[in-house]
Amino acid sequence: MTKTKDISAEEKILEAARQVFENKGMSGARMQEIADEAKINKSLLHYYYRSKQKLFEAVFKTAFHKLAPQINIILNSDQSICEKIRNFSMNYTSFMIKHPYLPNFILQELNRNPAFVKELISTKTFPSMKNFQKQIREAVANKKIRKIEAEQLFINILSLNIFPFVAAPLLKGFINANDKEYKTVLENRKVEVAEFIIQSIKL
Amino acid sequence: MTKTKDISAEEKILEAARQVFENKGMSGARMQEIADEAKINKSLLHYYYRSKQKLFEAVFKTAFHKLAPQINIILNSDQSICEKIRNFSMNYTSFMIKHPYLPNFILQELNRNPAFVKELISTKTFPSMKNFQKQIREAVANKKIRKIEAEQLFINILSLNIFPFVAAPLLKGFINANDKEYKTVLENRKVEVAEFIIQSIKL
DNA sequence: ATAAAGTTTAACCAAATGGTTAACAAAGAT
DNA sequence: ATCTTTGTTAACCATTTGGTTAAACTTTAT
Repeated sequence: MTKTKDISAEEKILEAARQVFENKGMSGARMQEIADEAKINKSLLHYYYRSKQKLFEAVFKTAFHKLAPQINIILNSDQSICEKIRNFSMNYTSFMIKHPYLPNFILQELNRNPAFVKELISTKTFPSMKNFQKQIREAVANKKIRKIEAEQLFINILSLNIFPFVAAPLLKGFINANDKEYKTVLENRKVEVAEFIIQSIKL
Repeated sequence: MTKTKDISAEEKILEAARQVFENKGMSGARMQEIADEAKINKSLLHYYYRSKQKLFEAVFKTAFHKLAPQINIILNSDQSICEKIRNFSMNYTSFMIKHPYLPNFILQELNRNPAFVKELISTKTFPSMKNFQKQIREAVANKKIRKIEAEQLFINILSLNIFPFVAAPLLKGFINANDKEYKTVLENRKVEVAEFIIQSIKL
């Protein structure tokens, strides 16, 4: 008998919960819906994760820990500034096309509960600006790039790469694109955005 | 007797609903909480707006119609490209500092129900890309700016201006800023962002 | 003054929802 | 074999929640 049970119940729950939470958010998600999606009894949810809140936190942390390494490409790697910008724009957009609900999910829940950021910061994997700040200051001092604050540049890089996913429905409306056309627009951004940024910090 | 009732109940409800919906979203908001916030009986909510859904839609449409005119600065005004970029970055950021929850609220609910965009598009006030597209194509043809698609530039402008509000809690964490410091960062962006964009489309 | 229309409230209600319990089944341990 | 631990389920429960009803109060029209 081929058992559908190569994956444990616990894993099925986490995957189902991810799907439902990402689509509906914490308050919109229903425990019954997660159970149905995982094809198990609702009580099992409480057996493995004691409450909705706990289950949610498990999903959220998993999601966040998928994104943090991406950010670290910019903040903590020994590439040149241009390399960082090109690599990040390429990698991040590729990654997001595969997980389009992730950024919206994370931003939404952090807005709902801003204090939650504090918890994340204490994590070892939470990215720090220090190295990046040093790199930018040196590049500015050595006249490699125009004068710009590291924080502002960092925000610009994230904005240009993440926003098109968070605001996808709205932007689709504005530029009057269907799903397929919009995906093409996003594909083009993989290089477009990097050049846009590099152009703007040139001397 | 000084009556607290210069504002009608209906207006009090809408204002209270705005506050609660913007903070908690459609599914997180509670009718009782809205009633308490407006200091009226819960039944009155149903008297003026028949259901939670209807009340939500009223709030949402009001919110959206506050933003649409801002977008039209870029898309439909007879300013030069640089003027548009500078004015929009200035106005939009000023406006958002006063209504920081607006963009997140709108994006969240559009993600929850993407079909809702269709309804908005039929609105007369919904911005169209046409004029802007023409302006950019001409500027590119006349070698005023480097080659760039109008859609990509448009997305870039919105990303750089809106994302810092949508992602505020996260960005505060990354750049290690408290509320006051972050507000300064945003203030600086009013001009910083415009120059960033203009620099990147120069020939 | 009185009727009619509009506004506001307290008391209710049915459905949905997160969570618990207790019984049952499967798998290891002795 | 039997005992113990782990996994799974159906039935149940208390609370929350959006929504209704009917009565009372206020304003406006006649």
